[in-house]
Amino acid sequence: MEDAAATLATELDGLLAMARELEARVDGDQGAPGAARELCSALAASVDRAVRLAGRGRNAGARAGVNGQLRSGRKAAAAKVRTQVRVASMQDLGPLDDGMSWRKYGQKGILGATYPRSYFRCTHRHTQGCAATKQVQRATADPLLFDVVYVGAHTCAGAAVLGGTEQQLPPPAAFGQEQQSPPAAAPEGVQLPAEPVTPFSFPSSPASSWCQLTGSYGYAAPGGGLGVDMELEGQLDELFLHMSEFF
DNA sequence: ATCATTTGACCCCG
DNA sequence: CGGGGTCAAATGAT
Repeated sequence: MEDAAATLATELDGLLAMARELEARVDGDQGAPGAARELCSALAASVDRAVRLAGRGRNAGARAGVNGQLRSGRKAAAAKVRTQVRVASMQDLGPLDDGMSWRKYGQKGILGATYPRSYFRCTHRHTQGCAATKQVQRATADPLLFDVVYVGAHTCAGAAVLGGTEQQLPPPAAFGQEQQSPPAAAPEGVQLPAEPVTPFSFPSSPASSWCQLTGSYGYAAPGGGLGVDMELEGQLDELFLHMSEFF
């Protein structure tokens, strides 16, 4: 049990470090979009692992909400990590990849949403039993804002390097310019329907791309109708707080 | 030929 | 009953 705790601590430590770095980069210098994105991806992966690890032990995950909502029982299953990724232009869409291959297995239109939601699974699900899934959807009122939701944990090789003593980021992460190079290609295949949104011609202030971890109260659904279904994020936030307090 | 994406149908849960 | 998620067959790309 202590081993798990130690691993968790390591993960969270690295996570915190990355978060700090990311924040510093985004807040201070916007001249490193790729690095920021990479960091964001790594952060997401780490969060995934951390949450899963925490979920195993009924010490960090089992907690009541601030409102006293006890839902730790047997509801704990797959960790959901919601990540919002904003891209500058849909033509310069970078590869959203946390280090693993995704295979699209479905796409459905969501009520109230203008854009369909895409469902992805790990390519090695039948090969290595990787139960990781991912959902990508564009924001209703923002075609350049991608809402990515990671569900589950990776079991396939190359996804995570759980050492326990040595904390290192997965090198197989090929960032920068992968995924072929067909002009105008969505990160994961989320295409936008007939949307007359193509006025991209910013002078010389390409905000590039920047990631943002949605803690819990960072994004309010505009226009009303956006289903904000995030139960675990509260626990995640609390986890963060506890960790910060603990360390 | 093999593999990934596409697209509609099916199923499950609220 | 409906929305959301997954499956599975067909189709396209490599």
